[in-house]
Amino acid sequence: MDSLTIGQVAKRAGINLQTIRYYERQGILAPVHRTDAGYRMFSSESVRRIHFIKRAQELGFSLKEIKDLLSLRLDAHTTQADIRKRARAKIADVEQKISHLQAIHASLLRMAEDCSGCGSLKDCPILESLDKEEFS
Amino acid sequence: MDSLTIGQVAKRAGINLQTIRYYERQGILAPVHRTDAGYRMFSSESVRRIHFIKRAQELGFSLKEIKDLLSLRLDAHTTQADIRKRARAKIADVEQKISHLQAIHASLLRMAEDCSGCGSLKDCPILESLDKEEFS
DNA sequence: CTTGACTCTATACCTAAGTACAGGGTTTAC
DNA sequence: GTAAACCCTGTACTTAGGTATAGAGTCAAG
Repeated sequence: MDSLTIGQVAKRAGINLQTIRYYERQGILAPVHRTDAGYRMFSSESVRRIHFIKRAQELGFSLKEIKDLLSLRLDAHTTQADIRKRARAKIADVEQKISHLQAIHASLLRMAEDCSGCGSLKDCPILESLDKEEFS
Repeated sequence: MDSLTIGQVAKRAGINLQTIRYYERQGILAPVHRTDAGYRMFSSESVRRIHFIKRAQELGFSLKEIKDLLSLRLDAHTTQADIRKRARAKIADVEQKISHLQAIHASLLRMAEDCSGCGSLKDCPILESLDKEEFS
C-alpha cells in the first residue's frame, strides 16, 4: 500500500497530472521509482510535498524559492552549519511577510467592524497600514 | 509640490516605468490628471499605492485580488454593509496565510537553532508543519 | 533653436508556471 | 483478446505579469 499512480496523486493533491511531471522536470519533486513499464509510483509523501508547494505558492514563494526551502531538509550531506545559515536567511523574509499580512488583517478588521469613518478616501486604513517607515 | 512625472514615480517606487502604465491599463491604478501635452501627473499617493501593490504581491495576492482589496476603500458609493461583507470575506483568507506562514516560521526556527535531529528525512519539520488536517 | 532627456501610444516580446495534445505503450474488465 | 482507461515522452499552447521597442511629440539648457 501507499503506492500511488500519477493520476491518483493528482486527484488526491487536487492538481493537474501534467503539473506533477512538470515539477519533476523542474527539480521540485524528486524522480520517484518506476515500474518495469516506466510508470511512476508515488508514496503519500509526494502528496504532502505537493500540498506544501501549493501552500507556499499561495504565500508568494516562487517555485525556485520553494525548491530552496525544500532542499534545506533534503541534502543529507550539507553541514548543519550550512542548513542553519540558510534557514536563518529565510526567517527574516518570512517574518516580514507575516507582519505585512498582520497589517492588512488589522485594516480589514477595522473596515469590517467599524467602517463609519471610512467614507473619505484619506482615512481608510488599508493603504496606510502598509506604508510605514521601511522602504527598500 | 507633490506633483510627479511617471519617471519620478517609477524611481521612487523602485518599479519599471512601463509597469505603471500597465497597471493603469489593468485598472489597478486609477488614471491620473494629464497636462495639456498628455503627460501624466502623479502625487505621492500613487507611490504609496504602488508600494502596497508590490507588498501584496509578495504575499501571494494576484493583481485581480489586489484590485479587489483596493476597491474596498475606493468606491465611495458602495454601502458600508457591502464593504463590511467584502472585508470579512478577505479576512479568513488572510488569517490562513498568516497561520501557514507561522508554521513555516516555526519550522525554520527549529532548523536554525537546533538541527541536531535533522539528519533523517522523516523528522525534519518543514513539511509536517504544513500538512495538518485541513484539506480542500 | 537645437540637442538630450523626457513623455506618449501601440505593438511586440519575455518569463514563470502551468496545460493540452499527439502519438504511442500498458493494464484491467469484460 | 479487445476496448476503456490508464501511463509514457515530446512538443506546442496558454495565462499572468510584466518589459522592450518603434515612431512621434514635448520640455529645459545652453
